[in-house]
Amino acid sequence: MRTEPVGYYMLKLTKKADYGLMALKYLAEHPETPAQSAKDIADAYGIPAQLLAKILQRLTKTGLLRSHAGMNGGYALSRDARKISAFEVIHAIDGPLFITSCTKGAKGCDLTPSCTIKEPLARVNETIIGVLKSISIYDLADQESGKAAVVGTTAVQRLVTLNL
Amino acid sequence: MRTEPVGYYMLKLTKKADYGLMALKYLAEHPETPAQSAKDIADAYGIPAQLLAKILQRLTKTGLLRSHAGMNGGYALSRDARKISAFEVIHAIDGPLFITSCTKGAKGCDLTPSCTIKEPLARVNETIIGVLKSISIYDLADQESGKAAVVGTTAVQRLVTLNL
DNA sequence: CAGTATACGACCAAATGGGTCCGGGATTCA
DNA sequence: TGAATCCCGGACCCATTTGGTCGTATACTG
Ligand code: FES
Ligand code: FES
Repeated sequence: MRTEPVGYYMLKLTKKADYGLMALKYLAEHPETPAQSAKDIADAYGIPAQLLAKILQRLTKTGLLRSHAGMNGGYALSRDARKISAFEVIHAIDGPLFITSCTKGAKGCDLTPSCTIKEPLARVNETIIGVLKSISIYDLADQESGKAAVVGTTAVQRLVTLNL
Repeated sequence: MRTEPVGYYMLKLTKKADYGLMALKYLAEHPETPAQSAKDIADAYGIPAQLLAKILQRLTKTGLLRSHAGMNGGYALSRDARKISAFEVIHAIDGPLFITSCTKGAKGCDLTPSCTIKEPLARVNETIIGVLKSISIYDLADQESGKAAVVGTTAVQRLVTLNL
């Protein structure tokens, strides 16, 4: 649990979701081109092409992307980058998220009745989802040189003020 | 990834952290007794005793609990339940949390330089941590019959209004 | 038809997580 | 002094989840 490699874990989104966000951001930053192939995007970031391909396929199936086979084909955002939230991306790739190990939706865990912690934590979960929903791909893409504070009226800005 | 078992995952805290929170809540609800043994708490919730033991040991090492060996020994909160945040508990058990798969603290992942997503997500992470910090063990414990709305000025209350 | 790209399922290896076992040390009480 | 409790902590195990590969089928372009 703490074998002293480094130490991070917890609340982390999967690498796949990370890759997905990176790809969407990339697409948002290249609106001029009609489509970008999976390989192009993968090469741009140095991530495994085949893996990214499957991720993009999933994003296509959920309607966030539109794909086009054949030469000069590839993927393109299905709508404005401002209208795609980080939540949608993560949800599409990693599935519905819930902060407690056991969900209440279906079967839950065996000791669900005795666990009284779950309920209040659900509220935390809602908050997190709300934050993720308030961030759009556009927000991730536009800050040019990493100067995050300049953004203006985007959700990222809202986040800072919200941060207690 | 979506083999259609049910679907939850993501952003979930580990069961160990869940157990830890449950135990702390339990202790907060029994202030009269000087100490509760690991086994007692484990039995109360039906969770594996040996596992909970190790969790409590860790919480002790980080200073959230005080332990006492020997007969009628056990664990007790080291300070007021109001002064112990959910964040501290989770952090103690699961280690430092970071939303991206790769931390920036130590080595990070190999493609850290090319990944531009990480930075904005770090802000989301800060927000989440803030929320977790604003919740105390006391908040988890006191709402008697699950009527969360009654709480008053606690952090849980704040959360609801905060939730956008 | 040749070439490029997506679609998708099977498969695999490593990491993580939940959980157990067991041999110590304290501490209390008879 | 010892027996009964109880904490401490490392070694280990197993199931699941991840990250990642491969191969093949399909679709589109020219
Ligand atoms: S809900 Fe399963 S342990 Fe809390
Ligand atoms: S930081 Fe490693 S992939 Fe984004």
